[in-house]
Amino acid sequence: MSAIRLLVLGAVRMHGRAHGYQVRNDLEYWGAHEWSNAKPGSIYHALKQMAKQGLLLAHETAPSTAGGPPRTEYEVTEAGLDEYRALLRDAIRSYDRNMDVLSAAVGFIVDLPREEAVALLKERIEGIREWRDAVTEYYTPEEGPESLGHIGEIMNLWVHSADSGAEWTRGLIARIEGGAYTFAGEGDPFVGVLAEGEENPYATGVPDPGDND
Amino acid sequence: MSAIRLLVLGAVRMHGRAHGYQVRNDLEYWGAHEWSNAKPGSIYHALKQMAKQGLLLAHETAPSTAGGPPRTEYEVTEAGLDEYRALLRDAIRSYDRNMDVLSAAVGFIVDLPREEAVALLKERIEGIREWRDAVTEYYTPEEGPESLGHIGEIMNLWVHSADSGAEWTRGLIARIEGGAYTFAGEGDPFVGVLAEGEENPYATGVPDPGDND
DNA sequence: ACCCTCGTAGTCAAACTTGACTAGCAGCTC
DNA sequence: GAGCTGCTAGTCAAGTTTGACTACGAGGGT
Repeated sequence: MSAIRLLVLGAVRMHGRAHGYQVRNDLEYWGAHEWSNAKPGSIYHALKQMAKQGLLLAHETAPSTAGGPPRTEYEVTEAGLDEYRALLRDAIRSYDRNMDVLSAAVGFIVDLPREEAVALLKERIEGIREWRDAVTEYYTPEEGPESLGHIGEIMNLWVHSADSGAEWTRGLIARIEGGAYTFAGEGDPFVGVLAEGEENPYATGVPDPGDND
Repeated sequence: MSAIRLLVLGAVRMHGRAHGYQVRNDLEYWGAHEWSNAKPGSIYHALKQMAKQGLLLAHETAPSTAGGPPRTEYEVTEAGLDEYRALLRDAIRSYDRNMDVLSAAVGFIVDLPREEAVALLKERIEGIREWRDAVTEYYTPEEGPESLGHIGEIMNLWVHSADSGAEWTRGLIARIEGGAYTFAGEGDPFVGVLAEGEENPYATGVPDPGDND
């Protein structure tokens, strides 16, 4: 599963009501185009698809107030909210070798109660441990790891990266348990969206982090 | 770019001439279905697509010798070999936040001369360093990193993972420079494909590494 | 008045991916 | 010798992703 649905649902929800271009701008503001497949086509596709599936409610709105073609505004439905929370919990809990889903989830993690966030992150660590054990066993033939030749380096890479992921997760748990950030029900939430008309401070004029996909 | 083209080209090349099912088996043998999108549909699609583009030559072959429908065998063309080498070099050299392309490339790295492998890996480290610098600067606003709130954790995750990737790369360079593995032009290469009729020792009966994508 | 550029908002075809499905043959059992 | 299972080999429709493209209007210059 890609991160696009979680990102789009989360962005629309933070606005209450948003059109595609606004979502697109938020995601750029968050740098999501750097670490996920948040491109215009994907965003508009996800909006339409989720509207068709009843996760979003589409309002055909009047022509833009700021030039350009008319735009459609979306709102998250009850079902959409359920889906959002399910995706969010799942993204935090389960170890996926692609970091985009996790990155998106970290962006929304404060939407959960602090205790739940910590619990999910601990589940994550446990999942990494299980995955690591299974992989090392799977890739350790009877004749010893040498019989794999350089292929063993692939396993080495995964295990290295799993360990690194676990370490980062432990660090995050420590910071959250230490009182960092403002979680659900703890007062004014951190606002990470661009208001109508507000300009994106990261949009341009900044050295490009070298997109070498 | 996904890893599928590199994987398929590499697998066909190792056989000299292979049909889709053979490629599919090799990729399972390598565990590629665990860490890349190497599913039947993708493999057959890639084969057809690359045949259409002249990277592979398709032979319409007689019905299978072992039951089942007739099969098409493929061979890598000159252009396909160029493409293979370009993909391989690029995958080793450039830092991509998805590990599947790199994993595939590690599987084929011994296809290059030892010196070139090391040189490409050093380029990779340099690329990681540049990417890291750009990202940390991009995500360090004037008001200090605290103004990002929990969003800063996303950057933290990337940087952590970049550092881990660099560390793994340095380790691999050290092992290669220390004489590990057999590279191009150094004698009998390591053979990592299944011959016709050979059974896949990892195919079944092994604990599944828990696919929680 | 006219043109040019820039930002806004979104569409589209082509390519790729996914997961379920089909169909043929071998060997076994009953 | 009929039916069943399991392996071989691949197809297909539905969904997703990509990157290039379109169209509209504001504002500035001339």
